[in-house]
Amino acid sequence: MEPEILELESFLPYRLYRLADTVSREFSRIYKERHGLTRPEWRTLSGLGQRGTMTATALGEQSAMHKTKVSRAVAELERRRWLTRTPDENDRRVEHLTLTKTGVAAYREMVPLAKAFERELLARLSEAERAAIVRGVAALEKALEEKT
Amino acid sequence: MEPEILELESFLPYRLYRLADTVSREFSRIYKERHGLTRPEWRTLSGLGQRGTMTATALGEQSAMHKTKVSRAVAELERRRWLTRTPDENDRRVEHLTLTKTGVAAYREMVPLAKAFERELLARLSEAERAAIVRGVAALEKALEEKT
DNA sequence: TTTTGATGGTTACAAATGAAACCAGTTTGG
DNA sequence: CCAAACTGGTTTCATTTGTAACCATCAAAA
Repeated sequence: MEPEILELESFLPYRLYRLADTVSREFSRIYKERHGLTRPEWRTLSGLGQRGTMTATALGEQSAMHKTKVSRAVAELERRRWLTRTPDENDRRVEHLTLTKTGVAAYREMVPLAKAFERELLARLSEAERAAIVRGVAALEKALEEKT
Repeated sequence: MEPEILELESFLPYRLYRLADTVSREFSRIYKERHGLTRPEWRTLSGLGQRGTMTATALGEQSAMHKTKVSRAVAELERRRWLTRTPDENDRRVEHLTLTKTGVAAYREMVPLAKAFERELLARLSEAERAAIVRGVAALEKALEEKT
């Protein structure tokens, strides 16, 4: 019997990673060129735009970022005056983060671009393929959550 | 009408990235703990194990790595004496890379672990879900290739 | 030829990242 | 009440990464 070989091109972890990397890299062009944002900064903007006000910890949970990434992204957005920090009344360790007018404006500008990007990506698939990717991703997400 | 909001948790680029990141991180434990390899090093090992002999450029293409990553991974595997370089006869810029006995041994040891990882991941999905993820990923890959 | 432009691969430098130490404040148990 | 353990968040340091410049060689064109 022949020695075992792994075909990298068919190996799911590799394919997933490459796919995500390609998509993410292409999408990042939008917020990079437009506003010079990094991915953690974009996610922070996006999280706050979506939810209004959040703490750093909540941001990290929502957007799957390590707390150091959050900390740095928040610091940068604060430097740009895209967000402000408000100390929590009860717990002085906590800060509530909110977008400023400028931050909201940037968010509002980004949303349609993000949606268009996703739409155009999915438009290249058939209806059945779109259903497949959505279903498959959801299933894997669920499988990974449960694993712990 | 309400201002447009983007739900990050449903945004495909984000979901893909997070999924790939989680899977890849979990899988990386295997080659990291086992041999202290980085991802580029693992991919290099995997590429050479699969194909026998390759040039650095070919490796980069097969495994979607930037040439600096390849260069560094190759240097490290060479340092460990897991691979050797053979200059090309006709083109002296080119080097052909081949795993040594030690390299092959490490590869042979990794393959079943990699396959088991993939199998166990997919085992948590139903048959239909497995088909969906495979089909969806393939469709997106194709869509992205064509885009250029 | 000689020049010009690609190509395989490495290196240098700056930016992004992760792990762990850290600080301040808060909770818990004795 | 106080020490120990924990939590939100920041900083430090080492490692990884990407970009661009670079060296050597090769191919094409003048």
